[in-house]
Amino acid sequence: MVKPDTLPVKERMSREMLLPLLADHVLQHGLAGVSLRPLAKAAGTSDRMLLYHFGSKDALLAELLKYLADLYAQSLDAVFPSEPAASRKDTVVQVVRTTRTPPFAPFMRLWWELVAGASGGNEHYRASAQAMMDQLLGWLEQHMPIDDPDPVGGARRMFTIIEGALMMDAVGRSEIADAGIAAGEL
Amino acid sequence: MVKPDTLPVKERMSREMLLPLLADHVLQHGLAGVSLRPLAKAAGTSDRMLLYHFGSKDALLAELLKYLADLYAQSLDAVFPSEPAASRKDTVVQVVRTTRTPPFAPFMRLWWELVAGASGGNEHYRASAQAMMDQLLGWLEQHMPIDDPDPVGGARRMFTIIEGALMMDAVGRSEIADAGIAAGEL
DNA sequence: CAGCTATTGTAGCAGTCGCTACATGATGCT
DNA sequence: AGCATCATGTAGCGACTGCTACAATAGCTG
Repeated sequence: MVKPDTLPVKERMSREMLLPLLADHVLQHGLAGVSLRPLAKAAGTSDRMLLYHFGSKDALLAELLKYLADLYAQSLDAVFPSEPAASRKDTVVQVVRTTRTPPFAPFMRLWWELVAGASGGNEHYRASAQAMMDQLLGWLEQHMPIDDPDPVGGARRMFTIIEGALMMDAVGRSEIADAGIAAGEL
Repeated sequence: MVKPDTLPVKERMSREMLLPLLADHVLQHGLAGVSLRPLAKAAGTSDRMLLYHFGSKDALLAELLKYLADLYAQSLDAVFPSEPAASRKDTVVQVVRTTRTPPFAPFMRLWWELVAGASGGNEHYRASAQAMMDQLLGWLEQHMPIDDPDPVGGARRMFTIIEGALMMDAVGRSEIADAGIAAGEL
């Protein structure tokens, strides 16, 4: 349909043009019950063509998860500020507050679907979840307070607390995490 | 259609006899893609009868989730010791270590499916997840070190860290949580 | 025993699933 | 121009989904 160009491999072009549309659909409708026909419709094509381009639903999902992990990595620096924070607690509070805003809701839903899939043994889900996790942990390490006595361990401490807080947001018990963060230093 | 009752109602009996078998199947095979016919087979009956007893798949799942939350509550005291721990960190390490053992794996998988479902807006999932959460938090509060300066806030702090650690277990990054817990006091 | 209601089996409906066979159009190379 | 490869549409397969219509049984009450 859309004329690519004369140079690089048409097949790959098509995949790369489809992935953002597929990712949009997955972010809006979730990953759990996704099926080819609605997915194709959202991308303006047919299930027939999705299988033609990706080979199988499994392969499509694997590629899509990689794409989503990359997408997440790219958006991290755009969303979070670049200067180091004043304290561990300030950083944690800021990250949690940002992640709670509505634009993040689809990403968080996807995140927990990845965790559930990983917990159930799905390797693609696990790999994608690990990629996203490492991304955020890396960001934390690079934005620790400059005078922090243990930046590596501290980042991991903060990361653990952040993930716990996000889980409680997911089930509607944010106040438990807020109290936990507020209770003493980190 | 279904007669209200006249006596101790056979209908209820049947449901209560089915629920443990259904719960077993869900713990073994996950909650995400569960369907009536395999579920019925695991319980030694037919999809026809599951719908007869529960009315609809949705109603069955709602009841099953309640049952699972109760099951979890009952097993908590059996699994964890009853005497207060020496320190916050000791308790956290002990809970995390216990929850990492293989017998807990099916429950953890179910747990993350509940979180994912809750994050996606499923009220039944959210309610069941909250019930389980409150159970563990209650246990923590009752088993704080006797000299703890802030038992309520401390329990929430510990709970947040525990849940973060369990998430990292799910995606195969336990060492991050371990380092986070080890880095300083809680 | 008759009659009623609770329970259960059989069969099937309409829909969706991932996937494929086949044919056709489009494109590019020689 | 002729041919070959790529791209795409149509149609459908067999399996599975939740659910239901219908009929037969089982067990109790009168």
